[in-house]
Amino acid sequence: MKVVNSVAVTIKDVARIAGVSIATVSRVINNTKPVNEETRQRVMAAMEENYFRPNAMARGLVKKESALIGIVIPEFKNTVFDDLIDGISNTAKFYKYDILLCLTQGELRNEIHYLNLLREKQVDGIILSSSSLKPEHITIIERPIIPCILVGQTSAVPFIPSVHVDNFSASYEAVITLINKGHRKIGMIRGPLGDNAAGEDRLRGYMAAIADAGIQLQPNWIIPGGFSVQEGFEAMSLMLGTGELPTALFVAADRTAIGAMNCLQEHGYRIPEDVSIMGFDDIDMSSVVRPKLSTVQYSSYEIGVTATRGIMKLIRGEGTNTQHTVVPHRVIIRDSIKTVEL
Amino acid sequence: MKVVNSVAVTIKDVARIAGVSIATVSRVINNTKPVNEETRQRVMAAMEENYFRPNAMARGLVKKESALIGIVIPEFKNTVFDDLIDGISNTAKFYKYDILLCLTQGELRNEIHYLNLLREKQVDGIILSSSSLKPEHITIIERPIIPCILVGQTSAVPFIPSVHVDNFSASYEAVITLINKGHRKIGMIRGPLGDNAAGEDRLRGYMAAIADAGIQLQPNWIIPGGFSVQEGFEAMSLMLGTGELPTALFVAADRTAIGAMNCLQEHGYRIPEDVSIMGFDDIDMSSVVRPKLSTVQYSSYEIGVTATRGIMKLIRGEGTNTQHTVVPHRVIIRDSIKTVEL
DNA sequence: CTGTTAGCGCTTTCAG
DNA sequence: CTGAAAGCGCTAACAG
Repeated sequence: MKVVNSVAVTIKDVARIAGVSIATVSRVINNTKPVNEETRQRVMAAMEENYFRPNAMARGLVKKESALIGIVIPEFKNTVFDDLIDGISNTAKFYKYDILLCLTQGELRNEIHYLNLLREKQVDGIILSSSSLKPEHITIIERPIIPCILVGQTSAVPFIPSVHVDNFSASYEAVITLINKGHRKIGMIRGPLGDNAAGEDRLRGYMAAIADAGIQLQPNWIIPGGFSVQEGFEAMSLMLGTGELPTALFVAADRTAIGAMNCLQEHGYRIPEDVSIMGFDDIDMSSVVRPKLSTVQYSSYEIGVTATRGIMKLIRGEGTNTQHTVVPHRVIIRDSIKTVEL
Repeated sequence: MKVVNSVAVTIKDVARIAGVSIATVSRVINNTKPVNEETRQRVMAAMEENYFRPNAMARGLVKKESALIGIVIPEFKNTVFDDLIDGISNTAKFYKYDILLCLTQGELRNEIHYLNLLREKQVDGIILSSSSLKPEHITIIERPIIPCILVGQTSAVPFIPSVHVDNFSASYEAVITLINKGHRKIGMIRGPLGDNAAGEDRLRGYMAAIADAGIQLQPNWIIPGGFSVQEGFEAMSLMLGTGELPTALFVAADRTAIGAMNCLQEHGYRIPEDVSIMGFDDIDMSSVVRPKLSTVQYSSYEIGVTATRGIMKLIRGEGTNTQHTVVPHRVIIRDSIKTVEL
């Protein structure tokens, strides 16, 4: 006994076919109350034979939960996000949650658009990657409040925890590494202004290390960059036009660093003989390019996992007391750095 | 006059506040029937002041549509998927659709799991990237039928259209290019068995080109590879252990090609002087590595856009008569290929 | 152990 | 132009 094929079979159909009430069907679906074994079998059979699948919207409507978490990220070109999503996806799957993906190109307008949309779709939680939290974000998230975790940088909002690498310390250590290798002329290609992590924290780490080593800061050795290979290339071109080159360069993102390396090489400079390069992120490409790029390593995958676990706690009202979770990092020395004789 | 902040405001609240019926509120939300301008203003005000957002689950339940499309892909490590998603995301946004993302690691079990889940979530359509369509997939998709488009390879199922590059012809042309450059000893690192596109079609293209050029096929020059840099490295190591090397190598995926290049270089071989390399995909990395990789270029972004448009047509019952859409490709010669004197 | 019933928030006839 | 009411598919009391 089957049902027509053109329209989805509902709990009602199953009930009729199995000769029970819809409540009973609901009980066997959710295992929520004891059901006579023989009845259960009959219901199960009816469900399988008719390819019954519960309607998540109907269920969600009454249970007031969607088993959906929203992810708001700028893009994928930066492979850091690939790992992040991967971590989120795997963890979410474990909790039987699904992912609603929103790509914003880093534009506030899009972020707001998607945040509103996620609200409408009734997601149970949101993992947000934004270059900086603005009042516009908060307004949407707080009424009524929806569990939200910021990834990639520190959040200053009380009810929005964050998961990120310690951008300041990591950058500090990266530059100190360069200093310990004998470098004194150290430039930086920093991230875009307005990006708290790559633009601000990493720059501050660089400046602190320079200062602590008693080195005079050279403002014209700090060049703005972005996140792409192309922007790295351009930033480097810019620096090449301004006179004396530093002996080492700290670049706020690996892709940018690789672009800078390409630019240097095309202009006949050798790495690391003429210029040493230190990146940040340890993306796949970094150990593939030649020379292999030295960089700051951390796990975006782990950020994804941690953020997702945090969201689950928030959803279950277990409230993360750990407002900010910092994932470990380490400086990796590969072939792009040489030691300078002092 | 506002409503408590701890729970979402509903159409009912808005109606009460604006002093109208919920039907009227619904009408102004959806612009579905004329409403007195003054009334409309009052309703709009009530909605804005109370941050009203329609509940998509409730709406979806009655309208029997979710404004959601599901994407099922293996992973992101292959940056081809980044562009794909990007294309899908942008196009979906245009149609006011959202994306439910499912990562399968290429495992059939996961694909089935997610396909079922997407069904439950009532997605209006599915964009699927699977190494090959199996009966298990079909069963889920066909009862009742849900709009689905396969990306990356040809579909043999009547009600599942596909969008992809012509893997056979593109590979054929790539190898012919090598032949035209004077190469006669041409090996291949192919994709994994069971992958129709990279594993089968691209291999057939290679073999056809070899055959058409009257070259004797050397089975031991065809090595299995995967999609990762690592697998390319290993495949190349394998080939290095088997005696004479071909003068040119066609590799079914750029990442694999890059791994192979690294392996060759580490063993002291020069590219392209000792071995010429031709890849497939034209990922970002390909023009970043040195030597720049020659490859087959096509737009995954365009595949995403086309597939999404197709899904929208399917959803609207406009039925795509174009069962298979092929996106253009072209062979790009960069620095990894040298011309052999005949 | 099982059935009846009241909604979840919204759209959509059907009257008025 | 507007309101009342039915119902989308499902869960969760509440009786029995």
